[in-house]
Amino acid sequence: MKNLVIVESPAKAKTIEGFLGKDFTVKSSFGHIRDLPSKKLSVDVENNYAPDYVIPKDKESVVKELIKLSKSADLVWLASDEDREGEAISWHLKEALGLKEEKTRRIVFHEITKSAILNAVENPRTINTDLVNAQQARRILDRLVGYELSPVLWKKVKPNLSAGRVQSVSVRIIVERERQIESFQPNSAFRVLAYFNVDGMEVRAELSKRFDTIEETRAFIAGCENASFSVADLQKKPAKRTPAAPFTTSTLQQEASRKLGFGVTRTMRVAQDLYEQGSITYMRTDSVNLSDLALNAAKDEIVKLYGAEYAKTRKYSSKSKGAQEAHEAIRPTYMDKKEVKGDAAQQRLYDMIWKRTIASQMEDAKLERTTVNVSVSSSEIGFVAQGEVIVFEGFLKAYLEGTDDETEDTKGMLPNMTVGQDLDAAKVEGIERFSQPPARYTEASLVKKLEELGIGRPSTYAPTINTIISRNYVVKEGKEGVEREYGYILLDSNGIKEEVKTEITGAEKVKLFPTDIGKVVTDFLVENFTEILDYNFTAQVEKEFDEIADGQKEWTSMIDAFYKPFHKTTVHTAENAKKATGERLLGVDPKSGRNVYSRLGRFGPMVQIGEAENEEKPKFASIPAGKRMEEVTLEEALELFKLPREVGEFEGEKLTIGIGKYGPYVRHGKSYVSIGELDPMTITKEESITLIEDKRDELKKMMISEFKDGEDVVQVKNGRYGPYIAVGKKNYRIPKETEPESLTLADCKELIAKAPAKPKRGAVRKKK
DNA sequence: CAGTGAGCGAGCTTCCGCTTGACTT
Repeated sequence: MKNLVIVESPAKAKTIEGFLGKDFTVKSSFGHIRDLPSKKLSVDVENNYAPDYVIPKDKESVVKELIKLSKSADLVWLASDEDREGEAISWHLKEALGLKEEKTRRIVFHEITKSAILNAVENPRTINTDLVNAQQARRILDRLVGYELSPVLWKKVKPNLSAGRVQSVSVRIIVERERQIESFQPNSAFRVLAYFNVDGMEVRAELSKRFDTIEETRAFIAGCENASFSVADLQKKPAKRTPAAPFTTSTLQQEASRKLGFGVTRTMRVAQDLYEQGSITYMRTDSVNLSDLALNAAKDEIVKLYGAEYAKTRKYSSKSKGAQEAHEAIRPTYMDKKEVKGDAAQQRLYDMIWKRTIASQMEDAKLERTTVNVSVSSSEIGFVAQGEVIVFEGFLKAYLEGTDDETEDTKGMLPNMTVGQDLDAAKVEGIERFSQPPARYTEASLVKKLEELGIGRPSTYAPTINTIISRNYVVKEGKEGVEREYGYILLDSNGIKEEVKTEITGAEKVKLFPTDIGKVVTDFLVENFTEILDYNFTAQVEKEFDEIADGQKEWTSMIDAFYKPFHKTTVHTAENAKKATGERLLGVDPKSGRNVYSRLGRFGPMVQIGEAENEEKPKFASIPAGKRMEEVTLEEALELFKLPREVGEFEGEKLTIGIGKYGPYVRHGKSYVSIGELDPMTITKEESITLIEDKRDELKKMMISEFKDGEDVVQVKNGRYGPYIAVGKKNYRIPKETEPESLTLADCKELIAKAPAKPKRGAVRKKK
């Protein structure tokens, strides 16, 4: 073998091999091949922050193979991405494979096209050490922050918690938004709308002023009863709309959320499938750039489908200077391929990517906006009607970007009108409208916010959200709204009618809410580690990483300047800060006269009667999930101390309701059943029995067949991962092609005998 | 699987960013 080329992704390796001919073997490193081990800090803070890199277990076989191949190659071409991380991957490869300088070439390309690859091979360079050092600084700063902050939380808040440059700011964003919503005081004002009949069309016009009070509104509408309306002014103005840029990871996640209802993890999973089948370009990118090849292909497609007047070649560039443009935007590999095979999710996502890319290369839409001012004889204030007509569709023929704003008015066409024309009002209505609190974040809108702040990377947006959810800092849930009254006045041919109507407000689809733990941790970190929780912290350190990459700054001195004061703060905080519990005094227990508190304990949110310092031991009770620690009242707290409570008997055994480690439960003899959404305070005997019977049914459904084998019981069961065989505490898999219902005892025993003797997962990890 | 919350102390937890499968029984 003459040449070994190493890229990051296996799908990319396959494509490139086709371009390079038989003298080249193309392999993939599967991303980073070395990292700091997770067990220890592995940064020598006494010795210029020397990192201790290791090859993780799951990369050992990759590295072994690459070493073997590189030994038999004349030249090794390191072709990882042209950004900070990519440069570091090349450097780690060179070190781990023991590559000699003279047989190593570093090449980069931004597009997976034959000419780009061949051009790269013609222009090799050496590894850029400054860029590598910028990556090391990034890696080590993140390790120092994460591994020194988290233990402070274990000590001051609760074990198993985590903190980091990206996740902690993400949680802060959610917490602060929730507090804005909690403290929001809505204002109300009265909108007045008039509906006119013009040539059989209804024209809706809004009064140019909103009234603060219902009295003013009432007076105005009363005046309209015998008034005449006429067109005072009419203006037409041309307007245009421009298509959105092609997709990046962030905008793809946002649009898939708005238009397809996908969560960010699902979007990335489906995009990965499309990438692996060769349908789209790489899905983790922050670039909006399209290759010349793609621009031309899009143009051809647009001319063919819509005509030449619809095509307009546009070059997009990223706003941020620091954008690491290692890839193209996300686009179809072949612009003339309008559909893909695959499941519905793949087809819908691909369709969206295709339309977005095509639209980005199309002409502006041309519109005509009409504004009509309507005067009222009874008032100085007039109405305004607005209409919008599309004169030339342009890119709208293919695609329109979605919007996060749910309240946007759609403007339609207006009939022809002339200045001075008298109008006939069918009705006039005054409606009380309330100002809206800021919107809670969805997964996708949080990604948008993080990207604006420059926090996180395309490859980490989805994992970051999963982290803050799995740490229980944030929950994804919906919320029911509450009824609210609003004033309403109607004037029509029957005269004036006034009423109080109701509407639902505050209802939410699935959104991100902070938990009590998320709030307590955020408050603690903001107070004690203000710098790191600052929204601009990442931007600040990114600037310094850029200076390291440009050779203007030495990486260890940058880390040192950060670490010295940071470390001092962690030590000081660990020694001096009070435990953060979010403690709140709820009132006094009327029975004992002792104080009642709500706070965060070692096992989560709880209520407490009495203080630990007193002679009499305090009493504790858990707050069930779904009830906010910050909202618990004295009455609710006292109720919680009534658990566990008996609700009756069933089959001769007591039914007891309690809250345990895994939430509220019904206990029946030795068996426990979770009570889920039901309220443990009010659940009845009948409901408890239903829960127990349901659980029995479910267990029955799980059981496919059962055999006696001497002492042992062999069961074929349906589990989370499909059917399996259970004997005692051990489980065995069933081959996919086997019908589990058809298994006999002999079949089961054969499968059990054939099962590979596997060491336990934990044991493997410990060996290292 | 279902009784904890103080403090003692064993040993454990933890970061971000680059990539995919392996595989849960």
